[in-house]
Amino acid sequence: MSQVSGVHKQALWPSEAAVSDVVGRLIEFWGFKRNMGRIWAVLYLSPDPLSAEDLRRLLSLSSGAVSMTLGELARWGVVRRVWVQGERKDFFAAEVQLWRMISRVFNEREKMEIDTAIEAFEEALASLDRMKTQAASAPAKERQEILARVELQKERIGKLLELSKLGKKLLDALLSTAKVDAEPLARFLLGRQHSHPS
Amino acid sequence: MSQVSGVHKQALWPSEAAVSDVVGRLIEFWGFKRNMGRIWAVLYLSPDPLSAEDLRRLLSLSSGAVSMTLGELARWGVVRRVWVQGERKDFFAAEVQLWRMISRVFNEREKMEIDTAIEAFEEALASLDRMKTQAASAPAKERQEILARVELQKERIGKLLELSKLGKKLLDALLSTAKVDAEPLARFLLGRQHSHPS
DNA sequence: CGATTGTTTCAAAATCTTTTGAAAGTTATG
DNA sequence: CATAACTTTCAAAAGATTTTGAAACAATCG
Repeated sequence: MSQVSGVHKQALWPSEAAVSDVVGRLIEFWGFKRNMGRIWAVLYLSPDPLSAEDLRRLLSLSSGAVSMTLGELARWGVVRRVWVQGERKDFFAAEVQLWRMISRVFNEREKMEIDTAIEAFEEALASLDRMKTQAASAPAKERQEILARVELQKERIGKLLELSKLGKKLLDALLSTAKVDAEPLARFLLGRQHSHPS
Repeated sequence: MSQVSGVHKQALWPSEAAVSDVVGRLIEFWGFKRNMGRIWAVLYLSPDPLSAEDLRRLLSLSSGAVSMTLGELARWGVVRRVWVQGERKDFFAAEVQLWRMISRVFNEREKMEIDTAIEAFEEALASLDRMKTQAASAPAKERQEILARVELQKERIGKLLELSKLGKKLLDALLSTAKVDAEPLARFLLGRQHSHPS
């Protein structure tokens, strides 16, 4: 056994259990699997890298689940595989740079999601224009109604598009902030406080 | 039939189908049911309120599903029940103030989530302090190890706590912005652009 | 090379979520 | 107050996701 000794590795401390529980929930809330959060958290609080077997035992998971989850975490760049001197098995360590981690995930996932939405809204606007053309060849009474409806929808979809773009900007701001550090963001947020004496 | 006439109400236009589809996905991504998004979107694009029956037909859902989903949407304040002159059945209309809608949801949901997390992290820190006390009565060799581990965890959980608090601030900023309008936010985001000539 | 140890895969099982539709409940109206 | 018109509820069915564990695979060691 290469690990120093073993106050840990038998069972989780209360602090570890609690944190892996919350992180699991948070992460689930964010659309990942709960176990991804739990495993990451245990690694994050461990002084040295852990093996798949350690994790299996500490969290009572099946070996398969641990392997798959670690694979996913690695794909998200949130856990790293680590060599331990003279050990045969693989060991794993958590990415500890929280901010970098988050930005990586946001960049892949939320960005994609929002870009898809933006495209779809744009396409919907285009389809309304086609509708307008077609409306020309409809009986006058109906035409009125169609055109009014087209205008309403253009306006509302326009609003959705605008909002999505604002979201994208916010995301970009967070991401570029993240590349350096969280400070500008923090400054903006803190700046808001004093200007408003109750 | 009270509704004006009926270029709609038979089937969705392509623009409506597309938008309700994307919104459904987005909303699902944000942890709600897809049908909540689809129904809201159809209402949002409709010039006049629709009945549960209309929605059932337009989206091919069961009456039960429509009723429950409308109930949820109403609880989130995202859809309103509306009286239509001389109609017996209920009609529904979408909240069209996107920004208000979002802030309401964020305020209830994300805020709760983050507050729970913050409390849990704080409690975990407290539990580490208790651990430290207990460590006093351990054999010297183990004590060292425990204390080191406690310190490491305090630091890391501290980081998580800090991040959560930053998240809370960001959320608060978004929310208070939302109460008025999105402008300050937009200004901040746009402000970032010029200062950085490539 | 085997043999041993550890890792990945994947179909089946378990679990969790959503949807259905028929029955019970409500409310308006004659 | 009985009937008709809608709505809500809820247990069961369908559907989706996650987990399991045993078998296939890979790598290291003697």
